[in-house]
Amino acid sequence: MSKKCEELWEEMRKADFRKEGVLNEKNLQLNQYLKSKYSKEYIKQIWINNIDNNLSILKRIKSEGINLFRISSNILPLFDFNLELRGDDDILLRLNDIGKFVLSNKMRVTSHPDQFVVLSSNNNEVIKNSIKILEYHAWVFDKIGLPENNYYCINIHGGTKGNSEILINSIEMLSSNIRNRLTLENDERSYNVLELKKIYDKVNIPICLDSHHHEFNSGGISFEEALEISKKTWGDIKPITHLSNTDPQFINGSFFERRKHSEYVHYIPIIQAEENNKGLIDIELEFKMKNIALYKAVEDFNLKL
DNA sequence: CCAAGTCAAGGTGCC
DNA sequence: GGCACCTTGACTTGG
Repeated sequence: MSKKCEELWEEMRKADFRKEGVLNEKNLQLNQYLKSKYSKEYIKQIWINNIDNNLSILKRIKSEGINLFRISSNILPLFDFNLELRGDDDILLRLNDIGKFVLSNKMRVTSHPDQFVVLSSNNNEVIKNSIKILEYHAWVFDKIGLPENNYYCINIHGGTKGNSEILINSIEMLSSNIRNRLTLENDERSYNVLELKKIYDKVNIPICLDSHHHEFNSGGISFEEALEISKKTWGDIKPITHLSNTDPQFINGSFFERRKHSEYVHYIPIIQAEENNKGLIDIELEFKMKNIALYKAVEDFNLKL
């Protein structure tokens, strides 16, 4: 590892690193909330802390030459239960500060709502809740001031296997501030790129190609073919691809072991690196060492940011 | 104080 | 049928 990575890693290990607000997002728990353990003011302070924290991370990575950032889904915990805070100027102005910074610095912000978003569920209540979670993400993007397009995407998975029809119906019900930002990512089990392409043909949702997932669920096509197909679904917007690796110690391991993300980048499909370096696609890294993994990949693979 | 357990939420498939 | 996994963990509880 290079000196720069060593230094950053050392910095991350320092106890006072957390206090600098770099990785200091706070969470709230529903059962604690229901037991009235949190005052309104406390929740507001958590929201403010998290917004400021996301902005400080944005400023930091910008100074390090990184322009792409996945904003935390946890930025406003217990969003559903705090309607009145959504009109609070202290919250709204801070969200807008993020937008001003992102847009003036030409950064790209995305989000990845968690696994509970299943628009293709057999259970209608699950779909309703999924839409609620998406509305929350879109609300945050709206208040930040991000335009309604896939450059600032809200990325989810297809959900329940074989339920493309339900997925399409749910997507058609979405409000435009969600739908115009939505992307669908191929996964290891339920929806591969070919299946997502069929959904794209119906409802025009771009495909976010994950090279690691494609290894598990390729539908019989090569990564190069999958990349060609997914790129064409993005129109004028620069496509986003995901990169993660199996940890080398688990190369011959069980499915679960192989699926786990490694700490650092060990390999990148050649075409993915080439197209990234030509500025044709973006790569979002999903590695345990996060931005440190990125700096190391820049050195190891001559990756351009 | 530290380690382990828990957390609102779904779906999957290995074991 | 239980469990881990997905996720840029954080907090609470038990010892």
